[in-house]
Amino acid sequence: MKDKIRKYFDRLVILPDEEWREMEQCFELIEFKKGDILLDANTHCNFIGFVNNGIIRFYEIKKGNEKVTAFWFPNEFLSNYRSFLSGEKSNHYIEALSDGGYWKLKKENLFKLYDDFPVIDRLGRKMAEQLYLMITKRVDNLLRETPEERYHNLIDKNSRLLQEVPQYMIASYLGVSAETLSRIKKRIHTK
Amino acid sequence: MKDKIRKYFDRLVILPDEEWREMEQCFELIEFKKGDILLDANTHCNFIGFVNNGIIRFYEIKKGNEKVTAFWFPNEFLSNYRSFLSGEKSNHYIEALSDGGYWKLKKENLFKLYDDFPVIDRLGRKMAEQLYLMITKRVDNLLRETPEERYHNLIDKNSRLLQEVPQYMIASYLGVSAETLSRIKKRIHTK
DNA sequence: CATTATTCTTGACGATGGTCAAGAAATCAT
DNA sequence: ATGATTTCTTGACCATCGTCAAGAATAATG
Repeated sequence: MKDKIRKYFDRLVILPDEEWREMEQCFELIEFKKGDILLDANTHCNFIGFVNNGIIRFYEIKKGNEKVTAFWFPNEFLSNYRSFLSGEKSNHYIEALSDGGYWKLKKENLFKLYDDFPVIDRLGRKMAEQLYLMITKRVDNLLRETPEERYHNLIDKNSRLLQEVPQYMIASYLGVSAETLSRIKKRIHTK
Repeated sequence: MKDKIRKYFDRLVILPDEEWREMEQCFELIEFKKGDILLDANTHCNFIGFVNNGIIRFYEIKKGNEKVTAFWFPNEFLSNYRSFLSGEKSNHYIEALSDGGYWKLKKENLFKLYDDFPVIDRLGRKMAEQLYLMITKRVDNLLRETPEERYHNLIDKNSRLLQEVPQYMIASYLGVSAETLSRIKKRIHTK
């Protein structure tokens, strides 16, 4: 069951069996239903997780409407990593868009693992580095491409999103209004 | 001379003297003149650095004009960290906006230090985490605030920038054209 | 199947900011 | 100081996108 987590980690460091056994015990499967709030706004995020199954979104409410920052699918890292690191409260909600489950690792346990096992500390470095790379790519995407280019990128890389997530959430994720996304689609299909 | 680097590190981990002595030796002071290119575009960034003195900018050329991504001042971290981590070529230039110098630590040396000293591996984690936090703040700033709000933030936090950097570079950093920044200033001052 | 709720599309309009162009102001070099 | 270069300002115009509103299409519920 937890094999996929280990696979994720194995791409980052060589994690010996002993360390993995220690680590493995700290993961707890949390099951959720569509619509469940996995992390409330105004809360400190004290865990990281890995999606086992289901779709999850990460969003905030700004001036009355929702701004979607991320979607998460199986085998992806799940957290408000910013709140996790800084200790500040999250502005964002984490919400299940379908039934599913995720593997939860609490901050206190991870920090204990960091202290006890240098290789896990290194794993933490690698994770932070990966997340840094991911966010820089996202920034590039948002700042240097037009909404239409962003839409093309999205359907190339993640067609599942389009099938399983309401379009207005995708619009928000792309940084445009629902109406604009609708017009973008029209523009593309009449070409 | 290198004390400020250690101070920077001391805020992240407790770095014993022995480790610091090893690390210290790896830093080399690179002096530069205004206009010098410290990292060329289309190059892999194989170092991190800390500004000793001077002002530096980080920018790319997109469709013929410059997009400024960051400015760096003394005691700040200096790198194309994305290229550094991913091994990909940088799209960005690092350019000196004044005479000055920075402490350079080569990737190969840092990686050796990571392997030899767990506490430095942890320091690497902390650095990656800090940089992650910085970039998320920057993204928030760019995506969720108006250009005028961004300008206000900037003059509050970094008045030195306004005094020492041409306005068109600041405009680019704020994500607007030079003309728009000029109009923003006018709007503010006639209030 | 019928009803209700949700999501998507389309049009009209306005606000914002980009581009182009020209001139003013400031800075730099000889 | 003076001429040259760089930087900043201002106006005119245009393109893009957001908002509001109304209706169409789709999905959910009993």
